[in-house]
Parts: sequence; structure tokens; C-alpha cells
Amino acid sequence: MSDIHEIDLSISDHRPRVAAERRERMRQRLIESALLVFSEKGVESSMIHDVVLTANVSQGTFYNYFRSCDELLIATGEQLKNELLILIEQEVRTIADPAERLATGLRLFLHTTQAFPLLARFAHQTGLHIVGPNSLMFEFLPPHIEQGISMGRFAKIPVPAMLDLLSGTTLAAIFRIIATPDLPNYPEEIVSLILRGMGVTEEEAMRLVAQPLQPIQPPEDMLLIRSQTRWDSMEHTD
Amino acid sequence: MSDIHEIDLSISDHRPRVAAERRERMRQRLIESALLVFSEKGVESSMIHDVVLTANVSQGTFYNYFRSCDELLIATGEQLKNELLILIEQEVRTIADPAERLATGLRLFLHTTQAFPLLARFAHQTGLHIVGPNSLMFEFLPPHIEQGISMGRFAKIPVPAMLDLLSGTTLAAIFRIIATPDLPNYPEEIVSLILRGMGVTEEEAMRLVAQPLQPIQPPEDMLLIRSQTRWDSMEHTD
Amino acid sequence: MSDIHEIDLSISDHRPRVAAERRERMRQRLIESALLVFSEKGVESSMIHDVVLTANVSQGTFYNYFRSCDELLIATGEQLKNELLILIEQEVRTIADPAERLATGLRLFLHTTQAFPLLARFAHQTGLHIVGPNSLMFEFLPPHIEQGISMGRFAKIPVPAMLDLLSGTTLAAIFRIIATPDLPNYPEEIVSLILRGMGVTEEEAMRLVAQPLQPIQPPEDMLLIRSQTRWDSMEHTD
Amino acid sequence: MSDIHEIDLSISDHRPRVAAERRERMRQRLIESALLVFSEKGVESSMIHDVVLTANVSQGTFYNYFRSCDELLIATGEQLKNELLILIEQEVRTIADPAERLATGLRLFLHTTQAFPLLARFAHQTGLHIVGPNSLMFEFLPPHIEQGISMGRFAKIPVPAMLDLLSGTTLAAIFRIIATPDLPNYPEEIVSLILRGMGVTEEEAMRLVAQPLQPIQPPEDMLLIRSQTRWDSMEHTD
DNA sequence: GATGAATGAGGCTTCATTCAT
DNA sequence: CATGAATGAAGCCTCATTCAT
Repeated sequence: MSDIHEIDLSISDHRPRVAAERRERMRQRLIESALLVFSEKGVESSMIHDVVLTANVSQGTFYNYFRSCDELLIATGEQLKNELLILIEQEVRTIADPAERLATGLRLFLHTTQAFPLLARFAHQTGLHIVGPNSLMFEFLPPHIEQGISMGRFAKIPVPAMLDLLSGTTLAAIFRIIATPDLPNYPEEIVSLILRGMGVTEEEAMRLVAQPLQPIQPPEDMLLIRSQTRWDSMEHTD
Repeated sequence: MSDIHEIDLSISDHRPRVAAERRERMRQRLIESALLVFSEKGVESSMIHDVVLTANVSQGTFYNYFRSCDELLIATGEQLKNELLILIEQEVRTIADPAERLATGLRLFLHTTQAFPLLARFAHQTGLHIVGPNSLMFEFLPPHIEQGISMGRFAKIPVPAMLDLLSGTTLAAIFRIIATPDLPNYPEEIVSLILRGMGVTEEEAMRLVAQPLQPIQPPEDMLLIRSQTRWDSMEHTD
Repeated sequence: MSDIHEIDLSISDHRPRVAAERRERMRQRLIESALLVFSEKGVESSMIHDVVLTANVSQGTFYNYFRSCDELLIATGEQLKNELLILIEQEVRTIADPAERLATGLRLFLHTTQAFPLLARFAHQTGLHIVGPNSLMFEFLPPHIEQGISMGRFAKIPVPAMLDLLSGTTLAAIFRIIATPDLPNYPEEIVSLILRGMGVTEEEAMRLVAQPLQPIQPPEDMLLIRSQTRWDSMEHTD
Repeated sequence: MSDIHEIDLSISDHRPRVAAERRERMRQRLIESALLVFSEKGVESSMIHDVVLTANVSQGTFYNYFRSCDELLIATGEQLKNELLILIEQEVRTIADPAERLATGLRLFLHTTQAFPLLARFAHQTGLHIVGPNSLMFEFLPPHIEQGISMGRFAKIPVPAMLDLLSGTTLAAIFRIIATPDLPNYPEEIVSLILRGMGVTEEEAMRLVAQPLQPIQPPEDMLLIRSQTRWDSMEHTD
């Protein structure tokens, strides 16, 4: 193509780069709007209409970026999941004790959920993705659990059952946080319950959830932050 | 809700009684079909069309019995819930120890779920109703848990967190059972995990889930039985 | 179904019959409207919208009768074709000479086209269905042509080429009739050209197209008649 | 229409000339792509998208050359028609006998159609333009036919009917060639049928279509050639 | 000129609900 | 009451055309 269009590339190739950046910005704008819409109205209803309204673009534009509704939903979930995962992994990676690692990771997740209602609501609306074989937890927890069992930190119980305990309780906790966002110490209660279920003694569980928690510092350009900011700015217009 | 459908049998003129019985039979037929449809296809898609097809009645007839789709869904869930509850309550009512009562009740529920795929699928499709403040467990478990705490059988942990552990893990267990229906001993594993989480010692938990379980004998005319029977008779025609 | 609904069939089963008749009337109303719309605006554009507007029913109704646009188009074409065929076959069936049979059939068709502009327009819009292997002529003419050849009435020329001559010329004639509806003797000219092409001598061709033609008397309830009547009644409102 | 695209070469400053040449090259590239696209996918569906994809230019560029889709379609048809006409006229211009001239012209056209599937497909997709008052034949054949009649080579039959015979049969022949590209001697069969229809005797018709045919040598830069070449080079990539 | 993202009118189709028979 | 056709709002998606860069 380029040989015919005779674009002079010797000066600079900044045009395609600028274009790609603009394209990515629009994509992010749509995903950001999707997160807002899904969180508020759920997966059903007139998704696309609401999304484009929220993103302030035309319906046609939407289809320049995603081929269907499902694609947008999946892209949104994936990005949210990946960003969260990176955030938490960074914090817990260096913790040697698998039990403390798990406890800290879970606490971080629940604290994040408390801090960002949007996350809770999104999880609520698309909820079943938290439990079940395709979920975040089912993907990333097994190695940690296995290590904990082999190191004697957790009881010798089949991993699937432990995953069910972990993921199920977490889902219920998300719902609880939506209903009662500011329950003090709630994340720690939940995590200590889970730890005990997994075979940690009461005292040890207490100790683990009492560890000081580095507050999460998510980068400004993270999807969750951007969307939550917009969400906050919208609420007083309702 | 069901009380408005109670039939007054005291009147001697048999015509209204016969009519009321017919009406109730039709109502049950619709609910039974709804259970089949919801379990297989979920809440979305063309509910009503599928329901009336399954029930072999016309669309118009449907609206003589339910004012809307949602009403049918709610009625179905309520009836299923109530029948299950009665069934389990009957079995566990006489158990003095709250921990054993809870363990047995949960095990009965999970065994029932394994025995009746329809129940698991319905819970899956309408899933989030298992957790959350309007659910079966949130309604009926609190007294038992409180009794257990005050009798020293469970740890002194806030009831809401315990409910979340219980309901969330149960939901995840239902999903597990759908994916792998015949995991041996799985209900017992799950229940022992929960018990430990609630502060029961490992040995005690083991003992509790090892108690012999009276197999549930649901009455023939129970919604779940009727629907499961039809479901089974339909599958081999596929 | 019926044993449950307990419909008393002993009195009369006229209800289903009435319903079926109503259904068929609606179907015919839609097809009739389709013929009007296709003839005027062609196959593209907002078919369905125009059809339901013309039929004075809602969009939803349309989909109670046809699953898609194409299905309606096909149904319309098929019915028109079949009715025409029956009409013409009846008239020519008893003609012993294949050349005269063909000539008469063609003349009847062209006269009908002149008498019913709707037919010409429909053929024009969906035109290519006249020529080509799925067309009316390709389906029904071969036996007659073959008989004509074997009886020495037509030249020994491959049948496909003759079909192309017949169908192509007929299509062009339809277009001519749309542009100039009242060309006197035009059908006879066209038919005599075709006959000569097929190997009939000039004098014989002249004689064949000079045979008196029983004017076609289409039944009142024929699709073409019903639609043409509506068409005529609509024109003075334009 | 094409005259507005004529380039004024008389100006000595070469810059506008170079620019005009570039412009014309791009225009031809678009028309060439249009021919490919129309032939394959027809006039409906996403024309422009496919055209610019095939031409390897952006959508915006397209609108620098044509004001609308229709304009492109018309321009393509016109150019194809004109180039064909010139080609055939050149070959038959010098033939004194109008019957032989017509026969030779038609045979040339049908042989070209057989040699260039693209032509047949384009005619098929935009088909009805072959018959009807705006067509190639209706524009150029009348003088030849009239001369043939006045010279006694054709029967004294109204010209319009003859045009219908000629154009209609040719259209049907094109369809036949698409379905069965290699029917041997098919063009000659068709032309002899037409000639007979026009009043030429069987022997004379046979003689006329048996005349040796100078194979058409279209110039390399002709639209049809350029497009067919690209078409051929694309097919073995499928 | 060239680019390709943005637009939005317009099409098709579904389905819960109503209503005449 | 049962029936099932009729309804129409509401959703999804396409694609010719415009426009800022």
C-alpha cells in the first residue's frame, strides 16, 4: 500500500503512531463506559445503547471497536482481571509463607473491593465468573494452595474443595460489601474464617490477618481508577 | 405467597372445589415447566414461549395464572425453596447439637443437589439468589448459628461473616456438582471445611460429617420430583 | 393436549377450522401486500416495513407468518408461479400440436402480462428468476419442446439453446410491456419470432399466432387478481 | 460522462499533467476493483468497503473520485460497455452484409463472454441492464437491423420486437455461460437461433455462424483485461 | 490529496404482553 | 377459561457518507 500512496516516511512516522494512540484511547473509553454500565444495570438490558451514551459516541463507533456485545463484556472483564492481578501479585509475590501470601492477597482484594464500589458491583452483575473454572481464582490460586499444603500450612484437603471455599466465600463477601460497604474489619473476619477452614489454627489465623497491610496504590491510568473517578463525578448529577 | 393459592375445601358444593383444584393443577403444571425451562436455558431468552410449549398450553392461558414472567420465576423459586426447607427441617429438627444439625442439613442439601441435577441447574441459572439477604440460608440459618455460638460449638465470630462463608461455599459447591456430579465424598469435604471455618475442631468436624445420613425421601408430588421425572423422561428422547 | 384442556368436541370442531381459515387469510394478505411492494419498489429497500404498512399489520405479525424476508419473497413467487401455471396449463393441455401448444401458452402468458401490469413489474423486479435453471420455463417447457422436435415441428437444435431463446425473449418482452403496455399485436409478434427461431416456417408461425385465443378468466381469489385490484384502487390516491 | 475525465495534455507545465495522470490512474484502480467486487458479490452488501479493500485505498479516498456508490457503478458499467463496443465495432465495421455483421458481432460478444468470466458475472449481477432501453444493444443495433430489413436480409418485422429477441436471448445466453462455461459451439447455436427468428433461412444462418472468426485482441490496458488478470491472480490464493 | 475513525439513519428480528374469538 | 394471533417497543447490527487530521 505505502508504495502507491507515496507517503514520505523519511521525515517522521508519527502519524500512524498518533492514530494508534487515538484508537487505543477510544477503546479504553468504551471499556471504561462498559464498566460503568455493567456495574449499574447488569449484563442484560440495552447494553450497547447505554455504553455509547455513556461514552458519548455513536452506535456505529462501537462497532468499529468491538464486533458484538459479548466481545466488549469479555474485554472489560479481562482487562479488569489482569490489572487487578498484576496489582495484587506485585504486593504478595515476595511473601514467603503461602498462608500469609494467600491471606494478604485476599485481604488486598477485599479492601480494594471496599474502596472501589464499582469493582464490587461489576463482580456482582457478572457474578458467576468469580466462582467456576474460568475464574481468576481458579486460574491463579492452585499453586499457592498446593505449596501451602505441602509445607504443612494448610490441612490435607483436596484442592478443588478449598477453591470452592475460597471463591464462594469471596463472592458472598462481595455481595456483603455492596449491601454494607463500611463494615469495619470485615475483610479480616472473612479471611480468618477461610484460613481456619483451610486448616490454619485460630491464633495463627488471627495473627495472619493482623499483619499490617500496605495500602494498594493503583496507577492513575488503571481501568478501575478511571471508571471509579467518572462514577464518582456522575453520582451527584443523579 | 403460596397461601393465596390455598383452596377452601370446606364448602360443600363441589363445583367450586373441583374448579379450584383444576386451577391449582394448571398452576403447578406451569411452575413445573418453568423449573425445566429455567434449568436448561436460564432466565433470559424466550422464557414464556418455552414454558408454555413445555406445559402444552397457550400463551394466553399463562397470563390467567401469572401476571408476568417475573412472577412465575419468583413463584417457582419460592416453592422450590419452601419444599426443600420443609424436607430438610423435618430431618434435622430433632438433632440437639446445633453443629450436627447444621452439618446434617448442609449434607442433606448437597446430597439432594447431587441426586437432582435440576436443582443444581436451577440454582446455577438463577444463582445469585443463593447468596444474599433474600436467600434460603440467610432466612433460616441465623438462629441455628447463634445457638451454636452460645453453646460454644462455633467460634465467637459475627454471624454475617459466617453466613457468607456458608452461603458462598454452598453456591460454589453447587457449581462444582454441575461440572462434576459424582465426586465421591464431596459434600462431606465441603461441610467439614465450613465447620472448621466456623471454629469446630478438625476431629469433631470429621466426626460430624461421618454421621450416617438418613436418605431423603421426598414425597412424590413435590415440585422437584415431578420436574426431575419429566426431565429424565425427556432426555432419552433427545 | 386436548385430553387435558377438555374441549368438548362433540358439539362441533368448527373453532380450529375457523382459526386456520383466518390464519390463511392473513398469510394471503401478507403475500398480496408483498406482491404490491415488490412490484413497486423492488426486492431491496425496506421490504418488511413496506409490506406490513401495506398489509396494515404490525411488524411482529409478519414474523408470525414468515421467518424472514426471503421466505416471503419465495412464497410470493411460488404462489404466483403456480397459479399462473395452472391457469395456462388448463387452457393448453388439450392442444395436440406441440407448436400450437407452446405458441398458445406463450401468448396467454404475454396477454396476461399486458392485462396485469403487476405481473410484469414483479417479473421485472425479481427478473432473473424468469431465465435461469430454477425458472418456470426451465421447469415446464422441456417436455413440450422435446415432443415438438421429435414430431418434426421444431428444428433439431439442442433444447438448452431453445430454452434460452424462449426465456430470454420472454423476459425482454416483459420489459417492453412495462415500457409500452399497449403495443397492439405485440405478443403475437414476439411469439412468431420465437417460433421461427425454433424452426417453424414463417407461414406456419403466422398461422399459429393467428389462432383465436380464449381470453383467460382467472378466478377472483387468485393472488394476481386480488393484488391487481388493490393496486388499481391505490393508484388514484397517489 | 468520461469526457469530464479527459486530461488536457496541451499545457507545457508538466506538474498538472502528472497530477492528472495520477488522478486518472487512481480512478481506474477504483473502477477495476469495482468490477471485481460487483462481479463476485453483486451490487448489494457492503460495496464500498469491499471496493476500497480491493483497491487498497481508504474510504475517504474513494469519495475524492466518486460522489457516491451509484456513480461508481454507473461509471464502471459505462466504461465496460464503451470499451466492448469499440472492440466489436472495429471488427465488424467493414462487413458489408448486415446479417453477417450482426452475426459476427454477436458471436464476438458471446466468445468474449466465454473468455472473460468477469464480464458474464458482471452482466449477471447488474443483469437487467442488458435488456431495456438503456442497454448497449438498444443503443447500437437499430441501424444495423433496419439496414438488414431494407436489404431483405431480415423479415419485415417491427424493430422493437427484434431487439427484444436479440437482447433477451443474449441475456439468457450469458446466464447459460456462467452456469456452463465451456459448452462447445454454444455461441453459434444461439446466434443461428436468433438469425432464424429474424427471418434468415436455416442454411444461410448456418453459413453465417460458420464464418471464421478473427479472435478478439483486446488491448492490455482495457478495463476488462486488467480486472480479469487480477481476478485470475486472486483465485489461486483462495 | 490521503487517511480511517465517527456518524447515524435505517434495516432486521425478538418476545413479553394483550385481546378478540 | 383456553386459545393463539396481533402487537409494538426495544434490541442489535450494517454501511454509505462525512470530516478532522
